[in-house]
Amino acid sequence: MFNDILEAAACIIERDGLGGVSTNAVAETAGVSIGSLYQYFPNQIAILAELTRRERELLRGGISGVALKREDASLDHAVEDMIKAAVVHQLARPRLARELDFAEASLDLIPKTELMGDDIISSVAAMLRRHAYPRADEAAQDLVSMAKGMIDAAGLAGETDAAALSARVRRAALGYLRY
Amino acid sequence: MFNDILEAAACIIERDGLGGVSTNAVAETAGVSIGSLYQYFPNQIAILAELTRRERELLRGGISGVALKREDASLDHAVEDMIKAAVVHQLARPRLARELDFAEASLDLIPKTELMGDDIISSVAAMLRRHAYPRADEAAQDLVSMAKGMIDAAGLAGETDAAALSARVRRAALGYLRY
DNA sequence: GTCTATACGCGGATAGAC
DNA sequence: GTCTATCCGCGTATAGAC
Repeated sequence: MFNDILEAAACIIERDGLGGVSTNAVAETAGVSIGSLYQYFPNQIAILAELTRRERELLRGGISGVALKREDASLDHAVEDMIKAAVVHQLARPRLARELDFAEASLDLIPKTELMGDDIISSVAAMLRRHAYPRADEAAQDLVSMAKGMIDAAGLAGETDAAALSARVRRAALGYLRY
Repeated sequence: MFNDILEAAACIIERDGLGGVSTNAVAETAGVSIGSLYQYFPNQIAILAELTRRERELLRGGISGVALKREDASLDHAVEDMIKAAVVHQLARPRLARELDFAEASLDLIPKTELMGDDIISSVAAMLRRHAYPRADEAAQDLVSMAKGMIDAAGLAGETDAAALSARVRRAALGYLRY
């Protein structure tokens, strides 16, 4: 039920964007009444916040999983693996990912202490530091934002070839790090 | 008057994001009544569309101006100059740029034939082709999206040093092209 | 716990006076 | 051409029956 509501919101976002997310639409899509919806979530924002939290957790898990599995990997391989994880995740539901990113940044309704984006950047920064890369925090922000930009645009354009896209993001990322 | 309304909308977006843009708020901020507003714009969308068109025109002008002025420049220099133009433009009003980008992509309310984003990508692609760079269209999309991603994130984080940011975007772009 | 019905406010848009 | 006043629909949220 709880999950049905979240998935309904996700589907609406994929079809109509954030603007289509009304409590009525979510309830109807989820197959429950508006009254029931409010027994699971105190308000509309809470739905978006929880959805964002879950999606971000998936991405964060994939990325830090890669980082932990191969602590001995070279910097290039670590970056490559992280990019692959990000591409696969983001291409799975491109519009959803894009709209939620925007929601998080614009409607700052997710507790600031728990900012998800920072979490992922921190993982990347930690990886860079492990390889003694200078200015790790700055570089991590740049890597994440360039990758996000490229992947969002590719998803919006309808690209589906994760391998090809990963390779291109890799060129930008490794080029940035080496230059 | 026309311009007052557009500037009012821009200010509201900078302060409250797209969600704060109501016709009432725009009219009040512009110092006109709601009735007068509707003599200049047929509806709310038209305001956002025209604002987007103007902002995009500024960026497009800066970028293609650079491209035309120095047709003899090397690929690296051409890319560098375009990046500088983009960074300067986007850092001038970071949140406005970011929100309008999202509005254009999500609320597809700007005539599809006149898609502004494609226009800029085409300029970049033409420049790449002039230098015989392979897969120019794909590369142009990647360059624009990685730059947009990095600049948006930097603007959101409050960065203001255009030179430093340009240098970092340049690393990613040239790294991508050379790799 | 789930429903229906409804109160309430806000925002888009128009009418019509001046 | 600019204003005020207003209509109308939509969306949030709650009340209260079952």
